Amino acid sequence: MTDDLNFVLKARREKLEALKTAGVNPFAYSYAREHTAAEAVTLLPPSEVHGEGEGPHVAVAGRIVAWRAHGKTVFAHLADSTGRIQLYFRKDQLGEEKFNVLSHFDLGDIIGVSGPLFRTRTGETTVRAQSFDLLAKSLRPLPFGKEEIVDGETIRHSGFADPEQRYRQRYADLAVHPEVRSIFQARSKMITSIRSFLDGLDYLEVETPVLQPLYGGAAARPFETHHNALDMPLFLRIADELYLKRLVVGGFERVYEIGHDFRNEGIDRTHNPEFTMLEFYEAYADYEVMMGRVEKLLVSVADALRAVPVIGEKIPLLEPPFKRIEWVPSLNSAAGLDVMAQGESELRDLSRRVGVQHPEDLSRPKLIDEIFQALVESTIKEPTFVVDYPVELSPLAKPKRGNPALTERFELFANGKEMANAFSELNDPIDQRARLESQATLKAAGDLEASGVDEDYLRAMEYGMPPMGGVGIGLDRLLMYLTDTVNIRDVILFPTMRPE
RNA sequence: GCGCCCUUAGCUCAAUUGGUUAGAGCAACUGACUCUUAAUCAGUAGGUUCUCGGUUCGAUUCCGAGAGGGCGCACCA
Repeated sequence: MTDDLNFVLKARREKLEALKTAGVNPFAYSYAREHTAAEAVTLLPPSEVHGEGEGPHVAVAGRIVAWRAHGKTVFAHLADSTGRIQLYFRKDQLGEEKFNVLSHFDLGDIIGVSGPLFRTRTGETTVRAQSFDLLAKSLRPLPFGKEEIVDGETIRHSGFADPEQRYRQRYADLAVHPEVRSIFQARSKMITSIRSFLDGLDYLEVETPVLQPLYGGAAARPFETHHNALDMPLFLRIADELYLKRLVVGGFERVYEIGHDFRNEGIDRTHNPEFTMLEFYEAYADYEVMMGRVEKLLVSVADALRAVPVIGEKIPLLEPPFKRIEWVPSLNSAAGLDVMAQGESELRDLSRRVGVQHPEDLSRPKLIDEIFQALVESTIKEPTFVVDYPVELSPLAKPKRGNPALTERFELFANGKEMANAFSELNDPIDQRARLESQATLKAAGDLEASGVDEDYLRAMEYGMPPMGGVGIGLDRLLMYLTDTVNIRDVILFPTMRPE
């Protein structure tokens, strides 16, 4: 759509001028709304039948979403955040002057209406308009589809279907699609229930830097920016981890942060360059304790979302305890051989058999991980903890007690997707320095996802870092799982797009 | 990043093998209509067919390049 005024936009500007000429302010300052649409609908007693008197007086406000003019009467529907209610305007009740103002109203205008409720012949609760105010004139037509209800199912005709325009103009998408609003109401409920769960365990919510002089805590390419006054590069964080663990050193024994991480990577239906991450760390807990926390957290989130209209029906029933499988035995049993004992060439043969692309380009740890993804992860449907990862796949986790080839790490999978990643966190500064230095070597050799040595973080750890469990959960993906959504853009209000 | 597909009126979609003036529904505009609900009826108007270039007597259609988007694969959460 261009910004040039086409005939549709011109017609609305002309109505705007006509309203001003008639003494109507097309953009009001406020409205004394007394009822939401949903409240108003419940106020008319069911005993009130068509033709018998009138119910209580209401004052509602919202957007005009349907308009049916019949000469000297008009039926319309008004929608607000709670639902819709029908309006009825009569020329003989409003007078000619006020009734004529209605001819300058359009779908999309925001109005306030007051009058008594009554029931129409077809049984619908309706406001008999005694007075009405224009609150905001709509100068650009919203892409409303017409709706009809057949056998209880809403069928929408000629709606707003172009996915590109729906993402770019989310305001219009939300305005015409109540079910899209439901997704984001569910998102808000999810965040609230997470806070309430962790606060209830005496966790402290904190905010750590988004702009960081060094990035770390994950393997990813960062966004880089520059601070003018300091004349230095800064990176947008790829994870919260290292700052949260500094806080545990400082004596905050249970901390969490909900915030955006930024990764300079491709965009597809499960990746947005900025995404919402929950991380929480608990001193004196190990990964066993954290598994219990994750279980209870997810159950409480799912319960909270079940109360959201429409969306609630989709929420899967989560029944703890979740299944637990060990990484190495589950892989060996799926492959039918001892995978960790295989040589390079046997591993590459196995990779090809299970469908891994370009196994020749992959390092040994990466190969094994790919085989695991193909044979085990992708088959997991019910929420399942995979525990005890090989140390070569888990540079940030403490070695497993009694088996230093493994680490105390778990990931939670459901529907073949990773939902959470957690460790007994490494708190040995000497071991940590060695691991960071090997990362720095990889970075110097050109690995774009490797991080550098964070001396300040090591200093913090040297003061003494209590043992702790830590968990990271990607909240966009959690919401996708809970609401059965396949595209991450459908759970992010304003997903990253190229400029129009 | 690679492959396949899409882009036509404000919205949803048509248009035969490359052929006259690119059609329809909704929305808009004019008129009729005092219980309608995809309101109905009559009429009117609305187009740089994503952009640029090429082939052709003639391009929405065929070819090339570009832009934006969707899906799949790879990487990542």
